[in-house]
Order: sequence, then C-alpha cells, then structure tokens
Amino acid sequence: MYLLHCNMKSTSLPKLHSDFSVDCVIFGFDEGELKILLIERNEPPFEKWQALPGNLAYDNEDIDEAAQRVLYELTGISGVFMKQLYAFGKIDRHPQGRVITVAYFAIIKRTDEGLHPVTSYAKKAFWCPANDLPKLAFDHKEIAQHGIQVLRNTIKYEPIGFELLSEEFTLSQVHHLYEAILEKSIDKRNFRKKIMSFDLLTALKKKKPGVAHKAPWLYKWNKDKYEKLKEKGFVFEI
Amino acid sequence: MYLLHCNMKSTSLPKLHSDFSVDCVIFGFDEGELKILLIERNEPPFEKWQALPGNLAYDNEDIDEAAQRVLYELTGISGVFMKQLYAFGKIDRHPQGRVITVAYFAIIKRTDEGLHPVTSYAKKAFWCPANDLPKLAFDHKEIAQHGIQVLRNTIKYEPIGFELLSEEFTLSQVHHLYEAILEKSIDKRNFRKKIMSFDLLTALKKKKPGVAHKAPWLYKWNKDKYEKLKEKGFVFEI
DNA sequence: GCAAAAGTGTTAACTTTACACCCATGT
DNA sequence: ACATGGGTGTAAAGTTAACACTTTTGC
Repeated sequence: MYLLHCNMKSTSLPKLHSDFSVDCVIFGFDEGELKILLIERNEPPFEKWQALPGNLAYDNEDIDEAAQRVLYELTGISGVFMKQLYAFGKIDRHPQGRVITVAYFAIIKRTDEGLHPVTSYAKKAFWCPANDLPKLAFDHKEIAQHGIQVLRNTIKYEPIGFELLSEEFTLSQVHHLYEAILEKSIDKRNFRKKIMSFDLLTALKKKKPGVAHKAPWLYKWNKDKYEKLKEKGFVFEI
Repeated sequence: MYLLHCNMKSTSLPKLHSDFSVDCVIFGFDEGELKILLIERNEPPFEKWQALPGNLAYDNEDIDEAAQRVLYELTGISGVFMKQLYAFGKIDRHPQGRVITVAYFAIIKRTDEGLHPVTSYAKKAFWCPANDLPKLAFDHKEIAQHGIQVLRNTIKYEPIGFELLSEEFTLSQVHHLYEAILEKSIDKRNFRKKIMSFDLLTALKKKKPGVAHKAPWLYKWNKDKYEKLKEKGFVFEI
C-alpha cells in the first residue's frame, strides 16, 4: 500500500491510515418549502462554488464527530443529531485524489440566527430551496438528491417532520409540510384524523395570534410519549 | 494532512488519498435457517480468526467494484449484486491504524460449489447460522448484526426473499423463509393469499418429487413483471 | 393406516378513502 | 360583508386477521 513509499521504519505490519471527508445534508422548512443548507466555498478546490457543508476529517476523529465539527465550522450550527446517509466512493469524485466521503443527514428547525461560518473555509452559509438546487461542487448534487429521497422515505415511517417545525405548530403546518415533502396533495380531514389518532400531539390551550382568519389551535410534539410507545413496538406511519 | 510527512514535490494543493476497506455481509438460506458467509483469515491482523469477507480496496478502484473483487478473492463467489449497507468509522476499529470500512450486503442462493478462497488471504470460506455467530475479527460482529437488521426491514418491503431460494420453489419454502427471517409465525392461509395476490409467481406445471407427503406445486419468481410494476409505482409489502 | 406436510374460504374487525359545508377572524 | 384559512363526520370500499378441516403421498 502507498505508505511504503514513505520512509518509515520497517515494522512487521505497515501502519494504515485513511483520508476521507464528511458532507452534511441538512434540511429546513420555511415558507411552505423544503430547504437545504449550503455554503459558498472559500478554499480550493472548487473555490467560490456552492457546496454542501463538508470537509476532510482528522486522523484521530470519529466519523460521526467529524460531521458535527465540520457542520459547526462551516455554518455555526451545533448539537444537531445527524444520521449517516451513504458513503460516496467514485475514484474521481475529488480532483486532488482518492477521497471517499461519508454523507450525513439531519433536519432542523430553520433559523437564520447564528448561521455564520466559524472558519474561513466557507464564505457564507445559506438556505436553498431543495427542488431548485444550483450546480454544486464535487458530486454534492448527487449527494443532496440522495438525501431528498431518504427524507421522503423516512418521513412516512418516522415522525421526523416535527423537527422541521417550530416548538409550537398548527395542524395545517404539519399538513403543508407533508404535502411539500411528499409532493402530493393529502386530504385535509383524513390527514388530521390520522395524525390525531396517534395521540402524540399535546394540544396547547392557546391559538395562534394575529391571523386574518379563524385562529388555529397550537400543538406540541410529545416526544417522550412517542419514545415509550416505540419501545413497545409502535410504528408511526403516515 | 499526513501526506505532508512524505517527501513529495511541493505543489499548490497536496495530493489526497484514502485507505479504506470493504466488508461483505452475504446471506444464504438453508435447512430452514438464515446463514451468513464467513471466512477464516490467513493473514495478520486477526490471523486464524473468523471474519466477514473483507479487505482493503486499491487506490484506483471504485468502492462498489472493490466489494466485488474482495468477495471473489476470499470466497470464489462472483457476479453478486451487492448494496451498500453502512460505513463503519470508529477510530480504533483496525489495529494498524485509521481505516474506515464500507459494508456491503447481498443475498444469494446458497451453494457450496465453488466456495473456495482464490487468494491465500483466507484459509477457507463457510456458511454460519446467522443467529449463532462466533467471535469475529475487527468490529465484524457489529457489522453482521447491522446487516441482519437491514435484511429484516428490507424483506418486508422488497421481494428479495426469492433471491435466497433456488430457481424453483414451493409456497411453503417462501413461508418458512419469512418466518425464519422475521422470527415470528405467520398464518399459513393469509400468507399464501397475500403472496399469490401480487400475481408475481409463475406456477410451474410440476410438483416437487420424492417427498413423503402430498407433493407441493413449484413456482418461479416473475422478476420481469415485478420490475415493470415497480416502475408504475407498485410496492411489494408483506 | 398413519404420519407429514399441502392446500383451501369465510367472516368479523379494522383501516382507508372520498367527499362539502359552516366557523372565526381581520380588514 | 367579504376574504381567508380553520375545523368537522359519515358511509362505502378495501384490507387484515382469525380460524379448522380435507387431501395426497411414502412408508
């Protein structure tokens, strides 16, 4: 393997080592639209291109932790629960040589506060409509596309949609979120019936103020109750 | 990054490079039991240990192709369609240094013919009951366990079970396969009704010979028809 | 003739779908 | 008073789940 080219002490087994990167596909939801978090790169290769937040991992860094760090450095966002999406390994996907990348996936309550790169690797971080992505660096467009597919599949069987909304939300917001992500219309009455049948929303005793029509009730997602039910084998399904 | 330690020409951007491995979780089904394909290692580290078929990839090798090659070299099996399972990246998972591994997943018609290592990296290849795995090299037990989970989820929504059976099979074989993988009993009449309702099995006009009871009819999986239906949005679900 | 597995239908409970009008609020 | 989105129920169709006996074959 390549390390034999370096002048190392000859030991019984050569020391191995990986260079690899992580890329983050982060979803938000705003103005009835699904958004993906992008950065503008400030370093070669692909300087000035738009890209997913991603970078090389350190040698002594766990792959999951690398994703956390890279997301923070490039966007200022921290403490997000990310799931591994897929490893992308085409041999020419990186112009500087063989680098495989592990893509991570998360959905968050969209915010613009604190959305600033912490290092100079990125010029800026911004939200982009998920179905109107520009040309992206590396194979990031393929990665983002794959993320959207996984989001669509996941949202049907896991209650991740609530992570995209603010703490308190209306049933219509949930309804519109599902319609936007699944890209199909869903009967309002049937949707409400189903979502309420799980008995996993806490009805707040207040209505959304300042709307020019009948004020909707507000709800909260009851995560604790969901976790308990899930342990007993309950499966959320829309 | 580490390559700076080597005496390379100084260029504007350092050349990057990954060392990583692939590991294959291959399922077979035999004697009513789910099996996983293992090897006995013939090289350090973990010499003489049992392990999943896996090895380092070459620099100029696509990640998916590496999985094909490694499986062939260690077990003699080729031409299997493998899907990526997960990337495992704990920093200490490989005793020689930082190596991330990409696990691949496939299910095949179990055979002992041609089940022989082609290189000397493995002493032998053999099938092992999936719910009675021995201690395995590296983090391979965790990888195998993850593979079993994915198999259970996948078999409910995709007709991959037929890939585990021989070309011609009986309905009882399918029924027992599902019971074995999902580890629960399934009503015989309801199961047969459902599986026949898809209209995706071709009934052969012959019965299985040489059985000491009523001879069962044989069927074939109609893959072409399934692929066409799938394009139109059909979802197989047990 | 008996052991072993194959094969077969009906009913009740539940889930899903389709569908249209009145209500509360701000301007 | 009107425009806007909020909120509600029922019936028909389809799906799932529970359940037991007869048939064929080799020994």
